[in-house]
Amino acid sequence: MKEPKRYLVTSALPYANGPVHIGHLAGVYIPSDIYTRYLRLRGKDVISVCGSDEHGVPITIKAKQEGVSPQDIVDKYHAIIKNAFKGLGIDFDIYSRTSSPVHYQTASDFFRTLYDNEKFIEQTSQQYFDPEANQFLADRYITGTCPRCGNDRAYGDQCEKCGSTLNPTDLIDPKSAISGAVPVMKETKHWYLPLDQYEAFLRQWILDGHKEWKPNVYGQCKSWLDMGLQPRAVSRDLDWGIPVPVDGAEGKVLYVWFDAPIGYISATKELTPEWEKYWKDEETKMVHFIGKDNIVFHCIVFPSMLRAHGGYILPENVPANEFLNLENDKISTSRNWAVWLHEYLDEFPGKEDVLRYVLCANAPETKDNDFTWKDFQARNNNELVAVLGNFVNRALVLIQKYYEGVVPAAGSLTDYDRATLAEMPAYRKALEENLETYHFREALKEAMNFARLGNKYLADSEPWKVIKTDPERVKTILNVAMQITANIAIAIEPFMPFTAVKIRQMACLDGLTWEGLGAAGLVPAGHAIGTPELLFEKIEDSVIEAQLAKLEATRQANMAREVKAEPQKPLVSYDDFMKMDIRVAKVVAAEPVPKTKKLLKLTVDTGIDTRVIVSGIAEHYTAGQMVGKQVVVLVNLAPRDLKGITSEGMILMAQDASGKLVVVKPEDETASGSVIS
RNA sequence: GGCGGGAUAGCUCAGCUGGUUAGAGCGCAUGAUUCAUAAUCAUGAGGUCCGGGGUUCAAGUCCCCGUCCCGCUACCA
Repeated sequence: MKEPKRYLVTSALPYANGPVHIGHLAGVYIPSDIYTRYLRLRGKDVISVCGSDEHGVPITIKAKQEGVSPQDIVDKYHAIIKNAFKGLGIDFDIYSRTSSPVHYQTASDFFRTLYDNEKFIEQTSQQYFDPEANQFLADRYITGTCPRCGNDRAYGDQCEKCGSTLNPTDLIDPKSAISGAVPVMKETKHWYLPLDQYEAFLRQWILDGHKEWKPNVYGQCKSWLDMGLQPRAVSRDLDWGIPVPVDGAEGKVLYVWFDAPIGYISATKELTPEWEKYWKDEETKMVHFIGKDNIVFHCIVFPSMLRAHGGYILPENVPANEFLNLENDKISTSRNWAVWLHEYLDEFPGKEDVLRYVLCANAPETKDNDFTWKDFQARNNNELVAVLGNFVNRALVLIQKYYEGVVPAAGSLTDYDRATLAEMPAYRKALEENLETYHFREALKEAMNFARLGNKYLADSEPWKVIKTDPERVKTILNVAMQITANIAIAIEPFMPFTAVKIRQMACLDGLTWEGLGAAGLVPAGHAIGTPELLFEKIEDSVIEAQLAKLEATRQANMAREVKAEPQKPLVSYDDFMKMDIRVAKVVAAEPVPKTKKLLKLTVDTGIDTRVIVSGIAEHYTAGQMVGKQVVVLVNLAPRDLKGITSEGMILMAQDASGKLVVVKPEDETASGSVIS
């Protein structure tokens, strides 16, 4: 793309069922903010849009759990998220939300256009329906007993205890989470976007046209395209969301992944009446900042939607980051294993830039990275305090001390002065190149080089010594030091806007622009600076220990929760129990089921017969370990086909909280067929 | 099981289409310095570039076979 006329930067819409944590920041919002601020500083026409993603089933479930309405949930988290972003200086031009009226209208119109132009296919299918509540049930709205681990609070899409992915029809004894009624199967109609029809276009656009995309993004797209695309449903039976704008679609809403990316468009509409030039003019460069979990939506699905609609531009790049871990463990909202932005802002007032710095310096640009509090402390103390804060402080203090705060005029420059100043344009070039190619870690390092240069210059020039022998020379030295300081204020602005402002205020520097970066004459002789203050302060061990203790408390709480045994299930009668025919059996043969990770095909002698049982234990036992072992089998369980093999019965296993499976077997070898009661 | 990404100094990472003694920041050691938040500056020690084969005059870089980590996907009674 030749020099674009304008830029449109989007940042993944945070899902409004929880606050934002450092993983979101490092992956998406800090990079997008740095990029946007940089473009603004270059005087580009750029807008940055974001907003809360407020629809979808998890929000309705959370609302149910807390006994409030979905609107209450999204109002709560929208406010927290929006404030937290503002607190960290994540400077969107608009932070909207998908429950806004403009978005309803935009998403409806978008759907309607595709519908009218016959871009969808309609399909009917059988789905669970709650006769009492009179509505279809999303997968998450059906609870029942997990067929695998026996957890009686499994959801229709997943058992959270054993991690199994389920279909609603898999659940034993399914119940509606809304009314508790037993759901019935009923026919329902949905609309699908036939992604397969866009495969050729996507191949050409991405695989041929965007080889410059990051390896993780490009590779993931190629993987999907090579697997072959399937039609995807764009509607759901749910009462929370944007109604499908078609006659006879009562009780149906747009599927959340369909309406969420349209949120970028709606936000732009809310921001400016000129929104169309950002979305429909080929000379606009659109960039999506996202995490790696969103690659397929932003590179495959959303572009297909835009293409189906017609008239819209496509993203020029999608610089997705990997994930950030916290203290060697995966960040998890449900396990409360996170550093929450709103809490950080409370606990570390005035240290917004420290977090911005650390998360950028340690951003997961090429692979998953780890955030540790020790690293946070080290980067603050050894880099921000020692290098950046220290240089600015010593330069300003010296000017204050020797010249009462008035920048002295430079005399004739020595070769060394010139060589030092000549470094700066090269730093600028490297900084810009890295920013424009989304290498923010590297770019930050370049920005810090200005401060390193300053420290070296002062150490080599030794004004505190020279002042005794050649006071005239010191004027030149401190003039040069002041020029470097002004350059720092410009260079760090995209990364650390608060600090940049502090330097400007402290040194009374107005009118610095990016165009001046690298130049030597930014501050005229005679300019009066203010009183130097420290930009950063050291972070003591005790502060870090407190944060680690907080995490340790979370870990303990999580463990206590896991160790706690499941509550007892409802009572059953003796007759119920006697319906189950449980026998001792012996494994006579075992082999892994091809093309599966968890399945073993076991041939067992039940005493009654020799039969085949397929069991999901391959991650815990090898085939060899199972042969000859006595096991306990529920023999009158209805048969079921697994991977084309009919499984007749279930091997009883014990499972601990971590999901580890252990075979249950008789204490002493017993005859096969022995009845257990 | 299929696919994608990653593996380079103690830590976090650069290393473009293969080409002189593999680099940076932090940490560490030694020395210098004292304007500065014991901050700074210089020098140095640290690397079978995950393992094993191969192509080549030449491989961290290309090919093949493995191992480990992350993700997507299938499967999960």
